[in-house]
Amino acid sequence: MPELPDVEILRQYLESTSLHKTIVDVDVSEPALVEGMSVQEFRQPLIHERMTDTARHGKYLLVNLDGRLWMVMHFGMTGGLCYYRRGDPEPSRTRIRFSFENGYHLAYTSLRNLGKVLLITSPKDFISARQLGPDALSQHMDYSVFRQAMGRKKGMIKPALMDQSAVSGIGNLYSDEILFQSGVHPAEPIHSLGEDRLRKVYASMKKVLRTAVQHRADPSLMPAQYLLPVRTQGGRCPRCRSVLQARKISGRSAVFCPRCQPEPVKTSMTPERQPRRLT
DNA sequence: CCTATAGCCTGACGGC
DNA sequence: TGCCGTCAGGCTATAG
Repeated sequence: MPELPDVEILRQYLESTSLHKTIVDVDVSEPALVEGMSVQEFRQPLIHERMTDTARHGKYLLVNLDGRLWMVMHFGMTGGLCYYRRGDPEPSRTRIRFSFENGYHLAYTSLRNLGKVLLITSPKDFISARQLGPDALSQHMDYSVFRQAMGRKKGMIKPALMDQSAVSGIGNLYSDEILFQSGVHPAEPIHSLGEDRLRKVYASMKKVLRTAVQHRADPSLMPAQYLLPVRTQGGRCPRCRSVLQARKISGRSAVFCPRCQPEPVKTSMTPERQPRRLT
């Protein structure tokens, strides 16, 4: 679930449920989720504080606590949030529970425990220490920044889009959707794309991510002509009805339309004939 | 330097 | 039904 659009929805959710309420308790039932500090060191600074603001960078949700303290949440493959009233049944797979003075809880849930939570004092320092590239939807990520980020990479376009140090926020599902909307095969080498198709990928990236956020990152609400709702075994291309193809590309399952996203032709070019590197 | 692979963790699913 | 392998939308450490 949690790629950029999903995390943005989680951010909005936390923002609309949990701000400005004093935290009276923090219960961690899965200590491995807390990064770089003990459970006590994580809990203690949060108690009696209030969440006052939120931000997001790529797949990271940042929560400001009154002063200079920030809590970072990462959701791994299976994380989520659930705000619920005390006494109501606890959401399944609740790993961390924030209790507010108003009698409500915010649960950080995770099936596979692949996420992380931690405390930091500077989002800026955190982002640079983690070597995260600009957020895919940020103003700063304009075409020239995108082209530069992609130009520095070698290999195929799909893993490049998913490289958080190049562009932050795109995962397996949305990389497939972006490439489908671009008509570009996921295994296409970046340096054979050329300017116009790279521009197309960039435009699709912005469009797909914005559209996904507008539709609450819910595949079933996505517009027709989107891959996400039919991205299953035996699914058919929403555009040409071809049977979708699945293949492992650099370790991840890629799904694409063999007709709308034609396989790049492998040519054995001499170095001099290769397209000039994008810079 | 780069890219590709294995591993982390838990659960769901399909085949035998 | 039960067991096993495979796979799953994350990242990281290590090997090549």
